[in-house]
Amino acid sequence: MTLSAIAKRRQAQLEALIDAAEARIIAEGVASLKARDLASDIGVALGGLYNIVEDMDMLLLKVAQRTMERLDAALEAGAASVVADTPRAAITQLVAIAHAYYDFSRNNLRLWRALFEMRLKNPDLPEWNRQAQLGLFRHMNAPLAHLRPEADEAARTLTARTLFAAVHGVVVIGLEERLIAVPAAAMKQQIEWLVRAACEGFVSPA
Amino acid sequence: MTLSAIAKRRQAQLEALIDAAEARIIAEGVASLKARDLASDIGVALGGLYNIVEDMDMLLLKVAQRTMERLDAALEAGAASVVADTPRAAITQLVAIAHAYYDFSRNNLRLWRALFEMRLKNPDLPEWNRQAQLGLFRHMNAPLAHLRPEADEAARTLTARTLFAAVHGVVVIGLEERLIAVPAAAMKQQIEWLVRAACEGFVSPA
DNA sequence: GCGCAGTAATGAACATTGTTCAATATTAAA
DNA sequence: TTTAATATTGAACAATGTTCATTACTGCGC
Repeated sequence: MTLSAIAKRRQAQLEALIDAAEARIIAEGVASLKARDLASDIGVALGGLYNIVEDMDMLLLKVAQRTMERLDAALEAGAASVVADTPRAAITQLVAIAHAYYDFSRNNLRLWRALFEMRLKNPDLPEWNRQAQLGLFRHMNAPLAHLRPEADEAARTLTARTLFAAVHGVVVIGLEERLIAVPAAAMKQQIEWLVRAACEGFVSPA
Repeated sequence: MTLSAIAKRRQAQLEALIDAAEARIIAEGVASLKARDLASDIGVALGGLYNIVEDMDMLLLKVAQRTMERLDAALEAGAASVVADTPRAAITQLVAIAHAYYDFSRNNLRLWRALFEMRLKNPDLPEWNRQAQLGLFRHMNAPLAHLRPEADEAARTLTARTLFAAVHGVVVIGLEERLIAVPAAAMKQQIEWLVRAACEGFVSPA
């Protein structure tokens, strides 16, 4: 077997492992991921897992990376659904992004939750994970630049973070069915209200 | 020993146990709470823990209850620091409540995090815990009633939830030092901007 | 083809934890 | 003081991530 064939095999094993982990998270939530289950899922002995990933935390991080890539694409699509040629349209675009975030979370509930429920032994996230997280804010740059052309880069970044965080909070609490389940339509209304209200002050009076 | 003396002893043990758990959470975070450590902290055999609480989850819930009581008091104090006799003052009061939430979270970081990082085996929260969580929203009722006297109870409750959730999200992301640490002053500014912007639309134009 | 060096896979063993429960100790009442 | 009820103990168990000595395999030089 050539060297690259070995590497390919490893890659295939890794992908099978991530697939299996995703499937189990979707089916039962991240808390019930078991090393032994995964090993049996992909037809490998228990110890073999540690030839594919260094430990369970790394596997969770790889699953998270995939989820964030899909989330990123969803936010991109949300942004692309609106042409932001005026300040008001920029706000509508921000609403679309926020709605895309909510929809993604609702439709990928367990994978999305896994992003936050990971309790890693080592609290320092690898750089690629940090970058993926920070990258999620970038979709708001363009509309915010329309809305606040006078603000510098740092101010816009901070605004983007705060707006994203606010929407995130509403989504988190809204999908926390342990308290009160709010219907999706009401959630979307609330999100739209929040984003519009937050941005209203940026648009110069007509 | 009389019956009430026995009950008192149990109560004292329970309080010592909760104290010990709090201290360990403050010192090392909720993830490193160990049954054996706690048993030794309060001078009881390992198995003795299960005469005091039914399991670790229940202990965590009791710690959470205490934390929520203190948070509730902090929000109350924040609200009381402003007299809301006008709509504008009502907004200022909401800002004070939001700032109180941020300050509490920052000053009780690990206990506050423990509220969300608890991963209970049984996902159904006991009723007293649900009530404590829902009760946190009540501080916003009075100022929101000032701002939206026309809205009915349900609408106000939903607004309160959304506003609280938005602030919560900003605080969560802001205190997540795994990404970028935002200075406290900037955080407070962002929170104030968010709350004021969200409420601006409610106050009738002068 | 054949044997060999190096690599990969295996699964038994280990470490850590929460939880249980039979055995022991304690205590209040008679 | 005896006794029955209760409380406490800690050894044992179960679940789970991780390690590592052993085994199996695989490509390469002869």
